[in-house]
Amino acid sequence: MPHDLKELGVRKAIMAPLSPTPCAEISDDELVSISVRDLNRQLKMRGLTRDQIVRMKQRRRTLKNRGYAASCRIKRIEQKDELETEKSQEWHDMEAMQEENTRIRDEIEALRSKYDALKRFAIMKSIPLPAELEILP
Amino acid sequence: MPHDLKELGVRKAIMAPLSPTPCAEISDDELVSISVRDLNRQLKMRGLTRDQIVRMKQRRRTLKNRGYAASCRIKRIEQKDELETEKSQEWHDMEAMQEENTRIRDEIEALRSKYDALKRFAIMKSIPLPAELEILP
DNA sequence: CTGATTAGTGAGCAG
DNA sequence: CTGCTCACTAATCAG
Repeated sequence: MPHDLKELGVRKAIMAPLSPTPCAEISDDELVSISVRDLNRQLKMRGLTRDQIVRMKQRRRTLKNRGYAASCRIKRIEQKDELETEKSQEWHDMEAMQEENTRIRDEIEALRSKYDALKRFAIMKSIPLPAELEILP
Repeated sequence: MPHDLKELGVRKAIMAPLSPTPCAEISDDELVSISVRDLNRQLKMRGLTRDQIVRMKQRRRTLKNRGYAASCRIKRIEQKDELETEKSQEWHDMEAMQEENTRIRDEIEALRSKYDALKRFAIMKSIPLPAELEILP
């Protein structure tokens, strides 16, 4: 059973900032969205130590991974929904075909009884039928 | 696409022990399998500080969680397999029904042409048919 | 490198 | 408390 009053999505809101020193100026949202090239430019522009740069890169990678994981989860439930939808569709098709099948069977039944009546009629009236018109059992 | 040469299962082998001080005597496997009651007995038997006990409890919970997560994943892929199997089964049923449908249609077709032949015969021989045996169009 | 997928981890719900 | 499921992280694979 799904959780009750947990609005879907990101846990970020209740998470501490990934880096205790987000370097100000650069939010997580920016960090994931700007290109590597631009990021490098920004990092050089401000004077950041090699260590800070490494940490920034890692923070970027982690944030990216967070997004990838989310996509992966979404994809999974979409695929599941797709399967269920297809199954349901097939079930409906099956039902329709079942109905048509029954309809056709009834049609055959009607033809057969008509045939039987004709057969009895022919026998009663002693009407000889050519072999290829012989009435089936 | 699934990963290449990664044997399924536990990453434990390459993981550092969950606790740096596994308290010796108690392996992870034991810790998850014994009951809470027995665990408490064991903890009291050896003289463990309150802090150690708390850590041990947490380690137990973590190990349990590891197992739950694994079950959860297995369950998910089983459900997916189940859906796919059902879908495939329905597809086969559908095909079989389709075939029978065609067979029945052919049967009707055969009956109809027989009927046509009879009709022509009746007309040719000028055999009057009772209304209820009138041959259908 | 980027993106996807996996096992493990903790939070939080349900029973 | 136990068990399950979610979002997240790190590792690892694929391209």
